[in-house]
Amino acid sequence: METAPSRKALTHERILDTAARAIRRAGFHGVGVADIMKEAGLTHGGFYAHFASRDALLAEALEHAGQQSASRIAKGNALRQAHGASPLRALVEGYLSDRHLSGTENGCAVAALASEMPRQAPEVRAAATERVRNLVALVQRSLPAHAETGSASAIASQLVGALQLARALGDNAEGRALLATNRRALLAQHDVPAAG
Amino acid sequence: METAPSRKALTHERILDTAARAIRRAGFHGVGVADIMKEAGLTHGGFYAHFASRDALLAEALEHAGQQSASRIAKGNALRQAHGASPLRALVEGYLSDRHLSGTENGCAVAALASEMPRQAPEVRAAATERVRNLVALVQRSLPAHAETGSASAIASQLVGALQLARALGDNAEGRALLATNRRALLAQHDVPAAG
DNA sequence: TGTACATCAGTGAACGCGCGTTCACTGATGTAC
DNA sequence: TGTACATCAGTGAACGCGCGTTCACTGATGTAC
Repeated sequence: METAPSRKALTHERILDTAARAIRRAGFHGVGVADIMKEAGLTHGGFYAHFASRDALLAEALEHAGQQSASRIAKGNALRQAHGASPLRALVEGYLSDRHLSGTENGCAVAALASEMPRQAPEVRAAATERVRNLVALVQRSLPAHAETGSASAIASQLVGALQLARALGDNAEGRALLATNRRALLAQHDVPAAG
Repeated sequence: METAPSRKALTHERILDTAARAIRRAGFHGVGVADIMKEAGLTHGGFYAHFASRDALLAEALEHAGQQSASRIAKGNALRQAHGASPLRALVEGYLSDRHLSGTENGCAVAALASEMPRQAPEVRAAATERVRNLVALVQRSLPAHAETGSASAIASQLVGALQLARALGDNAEGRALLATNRRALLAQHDVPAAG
């Protein structure tokens, strides 16, 4: 029997949701416990009834962010494929879109946090490793069955790198141009041209 | 007339050198003013005789790190080309080497810091943008003159992304495998096969 | 259905600590004569 | 060459502040009878 979520479970989820967005927006170091609790509409004192420590929250929030973003990507892919794009084209055009360039807060957690990942506490690192594996697996599922072994991790690397370089250049013409170049390169290399 | 560097200028350089390594190792947020001064053999009080603020140091240190790493890359490239590698092969094999995987502290500043760059103060952001441009230009110089426009930023994206994903996976078999896959993919796509 | 009590989620003040920054001082370096 | 003084790089104590964490308490929810 499915029991209704308790009041506490709902609050827990709300904190996680807030934190998952906050870490992508501001980085692991960029937000404090009090910030997140306030943004979730609570006072900071109650935090430790929900999480053992700040790091425990970061680990849970990272996983949550990854799931959020994966389902967002899946939704975008479905829409693009309904308009005739191949699975890979749908992924590339969604991931390297101008929307994703500016939407760090709701976007891919790996792209938002990659260079900070190796410096986190063990529990956060473990969650990070898992996020990277999941991203590669997601790319793998967009490839045709006959694709070369390893294509998925090469493509995932380029996707993540391109988004990060574009964001470092800025949400402007220069950043968008780098994204567009990467879209073209990836599609020319791996995708069958769209039917004319 | 070239004047000898003053005592103060030498100290300034030593602080910068220390900071350039520290930010790559620990991230922009990962080291404090006192840490860096101590590592440079000084007390923290003297810091503000050298830099207007912590952010001013970060900006200068980022530029310094980029130059350090660029000259390191150039040296490695020269060595590999002396052994018969093409410029691009030399770059790819050096950048995506196991050595670079574990040597964050002395490696590419963009790979070490990319996802933190968009969140920095304006003066640091400006230095970061410049670092990305320089990296793309460095890749460009490794490509044959007839290379397609935009190849450089696509390759730079993959290099940076691959190194970051590998580091997130860890300095272990899994991380090294991702690097190896990316080396193979890049060389298969852009390089003439090595003469048998 | 109504009352009495136990449980428990969330509050808000307080803690110790480390950070970036300031500043009065010291001791070494270098210049003037 | 030697002495007297000015300059200046670096010292170390102190500051205000925000952080992660703790805890005694409150008020709402839910259970027992």
